[in-house]
Amino acid sequence: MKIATFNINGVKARITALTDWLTESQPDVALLQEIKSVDENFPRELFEDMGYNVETHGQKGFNGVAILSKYPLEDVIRGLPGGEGTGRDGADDAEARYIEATVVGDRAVRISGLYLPNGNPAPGPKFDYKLRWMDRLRARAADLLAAEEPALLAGDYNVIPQEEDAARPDAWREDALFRPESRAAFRRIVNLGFTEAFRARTPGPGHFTFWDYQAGAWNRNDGIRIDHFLLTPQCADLMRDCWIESEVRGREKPSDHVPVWVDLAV
DNA sequence: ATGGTCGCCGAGCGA
Repeated sequence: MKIATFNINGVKARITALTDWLTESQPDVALLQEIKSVDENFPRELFEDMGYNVETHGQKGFNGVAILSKYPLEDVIRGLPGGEGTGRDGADDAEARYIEATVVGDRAVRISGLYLPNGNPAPGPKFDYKLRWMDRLRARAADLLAAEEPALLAGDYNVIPQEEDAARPDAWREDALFRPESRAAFRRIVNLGFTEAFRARTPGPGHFTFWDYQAGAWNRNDGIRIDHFLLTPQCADLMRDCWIESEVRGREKPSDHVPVWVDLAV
């Protein structure tokens, strides 16, 4: 089972790039972030016609997450548990940044797609919100670990874990994506007992998942690695591979992020 | 040093 995470930066603007990618790369499951669409306007029929089951958790203008799956999806949760605001459809999150479901293949895998708050400018209220959101994510991650079943949490974490995950770490030193508090909060989640899938397979610098639209970042390979997969031990046992599909960034009308993949022996 | 780019929508905000 091949599972990808992809921050698409607007589903409407990415129809061609997204359907081309799905056709060529054939993920069994795609976790999408920043759909920037309400559920009613998400082009679900387009993906259903390609053989995907579709679950969305959208909002107007910003954020929004979705799951496309060739296998059935069950027990969908919209919104990160423990939220501070009142979202739509009973979700307790004012911002649509989290969706979770069980993929029913030969074996069930619990999957979470997340779009973690950016947190800039830092310090400030947006940074505080990011750190509180990460606390809540840690609580949910701990619950998933306790189930002792194959589960993963994937998406745009908006965290650069290490120096080697930025082409120019000094340029990010004061940024919410690289501040010590953000990196520590990320480590606190990983250190509960998760496997950070990409780093379990590929050490060393020069591996990025995001290149800014500005200042020719892609052409200069001035990137950062902020899209991650965290696997429970039972899920890590199943991992065959994990890779970044960086060439997608060089295509027509691309997102500023690229897909990251895991292949599970399921 | 500044602005440099996108996408949401149709003015700025968020990234």
